[in-house]
Amino acid sequence: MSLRHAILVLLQDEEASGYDLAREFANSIGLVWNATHQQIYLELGKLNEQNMVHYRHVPQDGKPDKKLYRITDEGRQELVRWLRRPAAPARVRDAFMVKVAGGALADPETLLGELDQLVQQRKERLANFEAEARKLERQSEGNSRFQHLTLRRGILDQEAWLAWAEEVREVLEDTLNHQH
Amino acid sequence: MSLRHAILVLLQDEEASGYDLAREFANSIGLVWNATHQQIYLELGKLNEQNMVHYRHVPQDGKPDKKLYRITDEGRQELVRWLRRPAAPARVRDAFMVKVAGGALADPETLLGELDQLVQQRKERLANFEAEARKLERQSEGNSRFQHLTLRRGILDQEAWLAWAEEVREVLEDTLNHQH
DNA sequence: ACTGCTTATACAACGGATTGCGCAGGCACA
DNA sequence: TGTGCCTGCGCAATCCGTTGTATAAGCAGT
Repeated sequence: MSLRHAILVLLQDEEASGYDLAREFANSIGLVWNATHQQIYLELGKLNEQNMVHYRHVPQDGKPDKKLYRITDEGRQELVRWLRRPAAPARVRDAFMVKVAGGALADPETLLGELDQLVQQRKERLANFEAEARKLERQSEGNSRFQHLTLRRGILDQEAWLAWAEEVREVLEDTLNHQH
Repeated sequence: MSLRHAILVLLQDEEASGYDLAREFANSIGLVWNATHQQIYLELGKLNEQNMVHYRHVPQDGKPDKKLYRITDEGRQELVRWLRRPAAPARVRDAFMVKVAGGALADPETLLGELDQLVQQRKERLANFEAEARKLERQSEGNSRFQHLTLRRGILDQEAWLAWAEEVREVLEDTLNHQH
């Protein structure tokens, strides 16, 4: 139960709309904590009721109006309390990995195809993270060092995954050759 | 929705009780797909109703009786169908990482303490995986190559995390020194 | 003109997942 | 003797999360 805290962390530096937050969850933080916009809007509603965040209504033309949320003192206090408590253990849910574990039953061609797609995606993400990291390295204010760490995690993660993918490819291609 | 498939994958090689599965979810596969015993028992019940698995009742003395589950042909067919379909995207939920992202607010000492604990845990896990991998390398039957890949993923993942942890430590210690 | 993407918010329904509780006996340690 | 941990199974309540649907307007491409 701490989508709320992830949201509060993001609101620490900037005022943002639900939509803004959804985009951030799809990128940097998304590697480590994911949420859909419905969840985010719901949670923002609750956080607002509990006075952890406040928002101001911003009319726009051309685009729909938006609500810009900012963290309150109460929200910041809650964040600090949470930071002090030990974190919940990390959870992962990677269906492709489960597939590889059960790989003996699968046909290697299909898995190889899927592997290629995933490699492609991960490479793109890696490039994004690296670009963002370079941006951050130029400007160095306040907690940019911590944001940089977030990106470093993403980078190391993608690299590790890609290295693993090459090992998987070898095994799959080998299985393929032995079948024919 | 595929805890069911993770279970079927595990039952591919061996007959197992709910308790056995729970332990496996806590270890090797657990890195990539986690589930509590309640979930597992529930899912085993459903899988049994749908004839994807069958079980035999094994009385024990000293210990409570157990149910040893095995996969059926229907279960194997369902697994193969699932393996053909594209996998759901990987999801991660790492609270400690969120903490680091919001690190500017936290006091570095507490985070450093937590970091040490996590490093300890990860190192232990790494040692376990490496030991298991060495075991598997000696004996090489059927799908042991795929099991080996599972372990390799675990190993690469821990290594990447530990490398990242060192970067985090540097930043945290630096923040600490600038405060005093 | 039509399709699809982007910005923006939100409700409703369902199913998946966690948390809490309960039972049951054995073994180890203080 | 008490405490806590391990083996084993399971129900109930609640909460989290996903999917589907809705509205609304602009902009880009075919």
